[in-house]
Amino acid sequence: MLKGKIPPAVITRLSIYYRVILESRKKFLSSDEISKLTDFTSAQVRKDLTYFGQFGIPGKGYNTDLLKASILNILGLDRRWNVALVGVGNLGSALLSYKGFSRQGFKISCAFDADPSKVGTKVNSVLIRDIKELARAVRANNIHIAILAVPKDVAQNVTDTLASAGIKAILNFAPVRPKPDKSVTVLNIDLSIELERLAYFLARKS
Amino acid sequence: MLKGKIPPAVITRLSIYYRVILESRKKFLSSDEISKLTDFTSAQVRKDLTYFGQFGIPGKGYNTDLLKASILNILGLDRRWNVALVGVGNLGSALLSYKGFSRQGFKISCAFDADPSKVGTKVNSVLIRDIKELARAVRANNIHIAILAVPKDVAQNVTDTLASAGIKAILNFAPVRPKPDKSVTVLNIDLSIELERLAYFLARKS
DNA sequence: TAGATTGTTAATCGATTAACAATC
DNA sequence: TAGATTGTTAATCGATTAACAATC
Repeated sequence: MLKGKIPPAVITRLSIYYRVILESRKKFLSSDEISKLTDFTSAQVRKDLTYFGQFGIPGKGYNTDLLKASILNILGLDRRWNVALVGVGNLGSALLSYKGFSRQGFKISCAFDADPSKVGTKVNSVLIRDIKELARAVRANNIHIAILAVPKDVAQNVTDTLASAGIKAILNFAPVRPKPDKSVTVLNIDLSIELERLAYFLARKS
Repeated sequence: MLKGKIPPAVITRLSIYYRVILESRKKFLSSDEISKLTDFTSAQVRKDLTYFGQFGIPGKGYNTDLLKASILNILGLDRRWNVALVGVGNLGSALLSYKGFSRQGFKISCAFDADPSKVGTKVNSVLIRDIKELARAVRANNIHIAILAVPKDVAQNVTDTLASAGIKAILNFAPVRPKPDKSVTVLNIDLSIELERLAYFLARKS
């Protein structure tokens, strides 16, 4: 089913295909129709899908029920993932209340902070624990993914703690790129860098 | 100074180089030292920089004061950019209070929402205006960049409004990819898609 | 069958890496 | 000068696109 190396961008596109298929509510979609809905080329749609199998019917297109189920399975979204939030500041609190996550099998079930005045309180009905409890709570609650929203000077430290607690996937919002143990996947979302990219585009234009 | 087409990833790396140079506090850094600080190769560091000019001294390395000033200039960060936030929900409020932005010449000076109960209140001392005022306020306040944190079903609409108000750069957090007028640059930050990428990595590992 | 669209191979395009002459 | 490191060219690697035979 799985052929050779898969370009990382393919995975992002699969998520996008899934969304537009879901919204279209049609029984069949051709690669050309998916292309129009996403602005990727139809060749790319077909190529991306064939990395994982043959889901289409020549002359007809793709059965969207099959395709939806297949993409969910490929992305590992046919199960629940427990998520911990580390760092309950402004951004962390917003992420804790963010509705978009729960939609696709993600559940933020634990939150941690170092500030004693926050520990013991609840945000969006999630109890905030002391960060010292992290390793124990990660194991006890079967946490798979950590969202890191801590100040930049402690990001590396917390990353190491998460790794030694057995976490294999981290979504990092701190404006540093922690160097993880090689068994750990870190995705960095750096808000300032994105704004800087926009500034670059603007500066070039004018 | 500017040679041919520049791969988009170069711009992101420039932001990262800037940060590590700033933190190192050294007078000179070689491409090899920058490589060690960032985990990019030294060849890539040199190549990225020569897209924009010659900043180094053979046998010696890069004068960090010159390099910092040059990168700021390349990225267009040697000036101030006015930013508007559209959509003051959980995420929007957090972005409005986010300290990281102001550091690099970005200032969120306007915020908009459609909810009458929010209009007229302040978050982080920024007045929340009615979204109907958008076009006028964007012009009056010389806004360059919009951060979009609205529900997905209005994202396209607001994007169009922003475009017709003259905005050329949008950082979009809504979980759809608005199709912008071609004069407008949109960068999409999609939190659910990032979590889905992590789920994919985890599913492959186990 | 005729028409449409897939799956896949080959061609193209673009970005990264290696190597080294030029230079401080 | 000898040693170090840049800037740049050429080689490699990887991802996207085009084209079309296979197939429903």
